[in-house]
Amino acid sequence: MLNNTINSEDWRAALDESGFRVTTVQEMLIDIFAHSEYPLSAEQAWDFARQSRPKTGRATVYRMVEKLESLGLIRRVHGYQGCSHFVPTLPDLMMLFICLDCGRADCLDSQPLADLIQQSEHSSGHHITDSRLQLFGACADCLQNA
Amino acid sequence: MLNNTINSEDWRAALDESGFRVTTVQEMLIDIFAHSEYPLSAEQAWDFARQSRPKTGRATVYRMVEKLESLGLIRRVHGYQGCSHFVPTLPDLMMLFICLDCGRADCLDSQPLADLIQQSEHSSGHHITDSRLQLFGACADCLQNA
DNA sequence: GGCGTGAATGATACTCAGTCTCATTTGAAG
DNA sequence: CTTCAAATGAGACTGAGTATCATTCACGCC
Repeated sequence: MLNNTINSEDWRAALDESGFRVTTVQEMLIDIFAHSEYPLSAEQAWDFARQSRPKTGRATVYRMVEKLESLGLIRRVHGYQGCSHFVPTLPDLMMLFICLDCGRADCLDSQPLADLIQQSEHSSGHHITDSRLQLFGACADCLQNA
Repeated sequence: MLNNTINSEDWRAALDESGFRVTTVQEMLIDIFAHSEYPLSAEQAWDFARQSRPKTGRATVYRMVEKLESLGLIRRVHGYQGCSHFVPTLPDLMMLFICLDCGRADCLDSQPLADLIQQSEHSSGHHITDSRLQLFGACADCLQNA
């Protein structure tokens, strides 16, 4: 991520608290997701996992992705072609920027969006419980190096 | 769609203009997408197509979805599980609401979002070229009937 | 109204991400 | 150390989406 750091210890603790056993395989997967600069698919995470631990099973990775997502620790990224990539969830993350050039993800301040959503709720009469805002374009770094 | 109507004639014209041959199969598929109240996957559209024309091929439907998407006439909906459903694109559509109860899609006024995006562009330094805002919750109708 | 041509189509084989199953392994608690 | 449920890995399976290719169709030309 461009603008933030993830503490994998926190993730470990979150898994622990939620009653799951935290294994060495899981710790490895936590590190992979927590430290990636780019949105990762389960398949990509599996590739990384097998680099340091060749016998890692595919199902294990998919199970872990599901677990991390259900705990809200990672979040699905909706790209142009598909939506099978994940990024670590930052506190109150609501706006996600994806650089179409270098692929990196960046999280932006979400308060204005929260306000906007509340406003829409009023004018439409719907009850809004969740939102996904994704922005696409060129990140500041890529603009500079162009 | 809850709040709008699509003119399938316009779609026909758009296909025509872009140099594609407009066949009867395509007209049928246009109608299917243009008049659906719900986001449709290619597979679902295929089912509908075969109801009125049993020999319709799967590849034909996928090709048409691709064509309609590339022309900007339909737009991918990003749901919780996947993103293989499509809705007709309305002029300047930027905010899409999906009812988690009945599944219908509704388009909301997008101007406030445009303002928000411009603001984010300034504060982050990124150049934003596209956006996807999706809201989830319960629509006004479902709230009333609950 | 018939042709001729290339684009569109349909049948089908294929791919590959993601799921399911089940026998084996692991690790926390006693 | 033993127990036992949870986690794992291997591999079969599924199904959405793609690729291929012979056939059909729509349109321009006569």
